[in-house]
Amino acid sequence: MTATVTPLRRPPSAWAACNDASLPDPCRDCQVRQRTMCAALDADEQRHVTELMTNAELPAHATVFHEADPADYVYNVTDGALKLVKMLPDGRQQITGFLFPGDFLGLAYNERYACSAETLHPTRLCRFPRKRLEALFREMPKLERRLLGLASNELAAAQDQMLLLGRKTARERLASFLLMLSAGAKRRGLPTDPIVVPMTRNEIADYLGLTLETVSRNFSWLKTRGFIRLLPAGAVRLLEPEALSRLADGD
Amino acid sequence: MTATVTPLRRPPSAWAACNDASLPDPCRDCQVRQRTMCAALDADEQRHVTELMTNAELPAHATVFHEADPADYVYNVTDGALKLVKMLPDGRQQITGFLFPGDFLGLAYNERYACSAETLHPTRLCRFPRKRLEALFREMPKLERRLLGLASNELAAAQDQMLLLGRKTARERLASFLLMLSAGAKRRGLPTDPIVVPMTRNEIADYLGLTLETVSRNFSWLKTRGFIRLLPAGAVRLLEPEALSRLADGD
DNA sequence: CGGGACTTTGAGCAAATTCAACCATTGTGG
DNA sequence: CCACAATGGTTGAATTTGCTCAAAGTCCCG
Repeated sequence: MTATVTPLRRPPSAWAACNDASLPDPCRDCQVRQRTMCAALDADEQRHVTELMTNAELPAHATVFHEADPADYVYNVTDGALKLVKMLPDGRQQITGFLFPGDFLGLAYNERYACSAETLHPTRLCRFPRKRLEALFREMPKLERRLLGLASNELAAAQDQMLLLGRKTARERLASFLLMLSAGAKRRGLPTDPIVVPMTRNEIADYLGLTLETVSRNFSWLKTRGFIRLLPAGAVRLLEPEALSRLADGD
Repeated sequence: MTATVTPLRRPPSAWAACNDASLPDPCRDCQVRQRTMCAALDADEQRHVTELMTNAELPAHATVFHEADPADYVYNVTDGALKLVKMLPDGRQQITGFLFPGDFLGLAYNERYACSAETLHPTRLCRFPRKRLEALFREMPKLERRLLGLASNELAAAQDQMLLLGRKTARERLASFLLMLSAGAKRRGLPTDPIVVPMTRNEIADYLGLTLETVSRNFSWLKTRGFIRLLPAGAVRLLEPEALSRLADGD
């Protein structure tokens, strides 16, 4: 147990600034630009936004921010996956959303974040100081327009989730979830059939308002009825998307 | 059964225009202005917004719009109460929100409304054509800023509701609901202790993801333990708000 | 004052949870 | 390289919470 003397006065931040002209523009070949708030920007506007941006790759199971922290930053996900988590004092938790490349992080706040954000995998993020980004809205109303549109979609998705949590059976919830992942993959231009399910049974349960055992049992049920096939590495083949869709709405 | 010949070519719309200079300005003594999107506007800007506004008083149990209708209008509630409803094909329904004077209606869309909106009581609404309102954003970015702020709050509230629906017990849900109503009344400058509960047990159930019997049983439980007292006309006295609050988070 | 809508309460039931055991995969250190 | 611990997943049995079905009871409102 030898104590290591660290020569650094401050621990190095994971977040690297992007306004160094000597470095290549990190937004230059951004793969997800068209699906982020940046899609609204022309080259010149993009430069202004990039100037106040920092980015980082966080390891798996890292916390980006905690529920009730001051909402000082907003983020774009460029690679990896995240979960948004709300906790009750006794430890029960609800995952309010999963985020993937191209998704925006930090719409639900009120001076303080409404939930925590944790990485599922190593994840790359672009970070923007919220106040300074909001200041840019004056010059770039398109940016604000875009965020309002994103918020609208989020709100519609939140209402779908309320219907799922309040009124669907366990089986309907899982079927809905698999279709939701498939639709998300489609939006992101990824294969929609053998979908990748990058979260544990426990995380799926915390998202669907169930226990991990109930989720597992229903995976088995879907499997034995021939609706899905479980492949290695958490991939799932949707054998009967039509039937699954009917199942999802309890029809 | 005598057929009545109606002399009208078109049925009279409930919605009255507000751009008639001969009429008194309907926004002149709006009681809820400070809590709506209009709070951001100066007198001159308000006039422009009022020009494209129509308003109406709808009777109880009227539908303002249906889920999946084209989202052509947005609304301000000036008086009364509404519910937002999502339905499953077999008739199960989830209420995703209740709206009261000062609330904005129509944030969650995606070309089409994400849910239906129905009045609980006779309700007065201001209606704005969405496209024309959005066109005004160019001249009045403050308006858009305000809506983004409202959407943020809605999103945070939606996440609270997901935690409630996914992870709270029936008792915790009802306690949370009563405190939510109390907090809403406070925001609106209304009495927070004998709160008015203007919805039926069935509507509360559809909001909390329960059955009406379970809601009723838990009202009784709270009553016999001395947490609340049920008064005439749907009023509820919160005798132990502190204890109720602890109950709401299962602590 | 009568009728319909809403509410309360009870009894039995079912879906999902809890508790528990076991299996599979992966990564680590001896 | 293999044993083994750790993590995650599956399955079973017992339990519980909330649901369904049913019967009264209450409150408005005309």
